[in-house]
Amino acid sequence: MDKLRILLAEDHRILREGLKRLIAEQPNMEVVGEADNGVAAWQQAKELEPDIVLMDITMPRLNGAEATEKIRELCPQVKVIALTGHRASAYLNEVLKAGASGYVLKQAAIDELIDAIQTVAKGGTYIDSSSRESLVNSPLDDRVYKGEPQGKPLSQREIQVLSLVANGYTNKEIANELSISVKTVETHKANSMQKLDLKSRAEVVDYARFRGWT
Amino acid sequence: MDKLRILLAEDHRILREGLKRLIAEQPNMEVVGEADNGVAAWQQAKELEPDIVLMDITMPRLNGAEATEKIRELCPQVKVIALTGHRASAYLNEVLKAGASGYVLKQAAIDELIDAIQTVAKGGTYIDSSSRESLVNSPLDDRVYKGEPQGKPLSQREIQVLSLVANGYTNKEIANELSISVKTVETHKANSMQKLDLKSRAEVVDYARFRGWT
DNA sequence: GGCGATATCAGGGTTTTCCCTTAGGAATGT
DNA sequence: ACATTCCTAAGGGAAAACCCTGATATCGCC
Repeated sequence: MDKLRILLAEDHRILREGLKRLIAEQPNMEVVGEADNGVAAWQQAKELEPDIVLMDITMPRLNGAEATEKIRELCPQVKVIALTGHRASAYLNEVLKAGASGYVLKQAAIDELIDAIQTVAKGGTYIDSSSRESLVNSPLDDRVYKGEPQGKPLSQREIQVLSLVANGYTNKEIANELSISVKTVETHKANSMQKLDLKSRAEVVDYARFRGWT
Repeated sequence: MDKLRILLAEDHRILREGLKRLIAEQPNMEVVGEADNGVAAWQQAKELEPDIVLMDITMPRLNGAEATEKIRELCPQVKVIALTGHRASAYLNEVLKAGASGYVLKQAAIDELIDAIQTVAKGGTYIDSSSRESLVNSPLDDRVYKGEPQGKPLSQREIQVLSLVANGYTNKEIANELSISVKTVETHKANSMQKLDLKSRAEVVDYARFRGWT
């Protein structure tokens, strides 16, 4: 029986080494490569063609979503599982759109991670339970709180931008992060603020806290 | 020969489990307890009286610095090593002031962590090399060379201003709020950011969360 | 096909922030 | 008395954000 071949993309070496031990304990899994930045991640993926890439979302050089997209493009048979410490992350949609097959929190139990790997290896999709929750509760879902007169729902992109604004990122930083122009960031920011009737950056921060984006 | 008894305080379960494996590989170390938040950390420390606490500085309920302070107060013989992914020396000063004996980055190699544990267990202090660098390179701190405490505490006014900045208020709003000029706000903001080695608004937000200002 | 929503980007003018330096008065410490 | 720190404030130029309008392409949908 062949072992599942796994590539670790994670810039924190200590966590990476720990993951290696954890995966080594599984009878049907092995770590075949490691990368400590986004560029190395897709290069390794191309070279090694692993079954699964365990990808930290926040990494130097190229973020997890971009690296995922690149990997899906270069070698579609390689599945990507995103790993993050942020609960209800605004990046969930981004990584799913980028082609990730799994989304696991660092707070999760090992079994959940192992589960995710098994599920994805079989061709399935694994989304962390608390993040699933956050997807359902997102303004995307127009059946939530239908009694309330609150305005139009935010688009995914708007949520991303607004959440980054709330976390103190400048327009320029957001533009780089999402690989779009500053002008587009301004538009998304203005539109989402108008939709939510938020009049200042402080109100954005407040709203973000309320929504659990922090 | 007795093994070094280690308590893991880390909210990311996956990293915690990984650390457990890594430490188990060392012949003279063992993990005697775990905590996934700051309050549990000092409670466990008090109950188990480990030799070393490996403490993530970003944790729920009570941050790493506060938990460290509490532990040092309750059981002074227990040494604390801070573990973090942040390079900013603001955190370093904070945890050292709180009584930590070590500071290790998650980006570091395992050997460095093991080194840190050994060194601290022998009564020494271990500071991550790149963080040491950042302290030495700080133009403010000529005291580092003299071995004096390097913490540049913020003044009350600076804390006020920086906290408002972190909460999304503009300079103008802060000026109105505190009945001072925008120029004064700019000065306080710049001075406090320099003291803490914070380079962007996002880092300010991050630090504010770390300090519980949010 | 047309409609609406989304996502992207631009121009142009105004306001604000950022970054640098300088500086005075008050309180505190040696 | 002198040094240091704190709070206050300002000038000036560069950069960025803010605010308006308008534009194009895509996609799902009736």
